[in-house]
Amino acid sequence: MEKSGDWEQKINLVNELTEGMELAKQLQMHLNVTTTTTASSSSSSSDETRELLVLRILNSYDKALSMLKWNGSLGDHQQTIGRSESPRSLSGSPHSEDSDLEHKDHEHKNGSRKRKSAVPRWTKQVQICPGTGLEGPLDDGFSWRKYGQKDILGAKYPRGYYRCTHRSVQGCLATKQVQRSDEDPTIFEITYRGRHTCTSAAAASPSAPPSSSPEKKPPNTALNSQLFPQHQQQQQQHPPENLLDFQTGLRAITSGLDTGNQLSLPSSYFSPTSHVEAKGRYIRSPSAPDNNFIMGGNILSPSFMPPATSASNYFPVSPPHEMTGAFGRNQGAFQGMESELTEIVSGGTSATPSPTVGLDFQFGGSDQFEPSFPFDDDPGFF
DNA sequence: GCTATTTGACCTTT
DNA sequence: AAAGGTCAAATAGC
Repeated sequence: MEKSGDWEQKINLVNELTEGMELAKQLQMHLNVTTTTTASSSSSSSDETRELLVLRILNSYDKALSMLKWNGSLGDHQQTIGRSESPRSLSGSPHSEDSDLEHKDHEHKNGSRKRKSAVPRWTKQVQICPGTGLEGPLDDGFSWRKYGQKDILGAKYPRGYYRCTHRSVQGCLATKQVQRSDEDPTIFEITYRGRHTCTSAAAASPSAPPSSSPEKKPPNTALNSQLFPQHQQQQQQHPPENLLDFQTGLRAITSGLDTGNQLSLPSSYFSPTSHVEAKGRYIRSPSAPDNNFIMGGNILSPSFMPPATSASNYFPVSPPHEMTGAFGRNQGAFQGMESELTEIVSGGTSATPSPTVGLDFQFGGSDQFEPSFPFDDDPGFF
């Protein structure tokens, strides 16, 4: 099995990892410097630098992971993270694009191949702190349109179904389900499926401050309306504040991952920019504008990109692959960094991180990459 | 008038 | 057969 090519791969892998380590060190230095020195100084520039470093690190690890995956086990390891508590079927419906493909894939193709572009799926639990006043959270920086709601057996609260606003226009297949925990009403379990292929996502990046994205304010968030009908309006009105609140008062717990990885919820999760759009589908949503994120959506979070630089800078918006790879698999690989990310997110202090981690990968034909993702899409493999 | 939300029915998956 | 997921018409709010 070891061919010269493999050897080269290994070398490349080592190089990537080494580079990642170096970058991490640099980042560490930057962090130390900034913390020790007065923040007042050139914080902005350092922030940028840090973010850039983070991106590079992530990218480096991403490459390494990709290599590993390609190299070795293409088929071997998959993760089963996604299905957390709900074993149900994420099946789709007649139109369900994602489920359709994937399911068939893994079901029919049996073990010989991996699922193709299975739709990544992962669940996050978001806890809302009542005291913060923000209760209807759930803005993750993307534009979502609610397309359904259903009472779930055994669940006290109904589950809401959302899909990317740009689905019709750009074919973005990202969807998410929001389920309020019956045990703890302050916790929402959000299951994301599919990645965002829409381009406007960048705008949605959490980093986008309210002021910067005055373009349009989300009329309302379906989630909010549904989950917190009373807060509906409040949210729309205070997008900015929400953001802050999120950072301080909310905490997200990624649970879908069986691996136990905990991801921090990107602040984007609640980003003010996101909003749900309804009925957009057949209506052409020309303006769809908003925010969507780039694909990453699915991934863990919408944004890992530096605020200053839009996602597009880092990843080509159109081709998912690129991004996909980039941070896609975050978790597994970056566990070490996890803590940092988590802090960032939960702490919400530093520059809004915009984790774009998720870039999923779904490239069309290669699915081999999903492995490290938190979501799993298909259980079928194991 | 337009857009978003709600809700019942239908379809798919388990 | 049951439950979940999606569609699509109706309704409400802006």
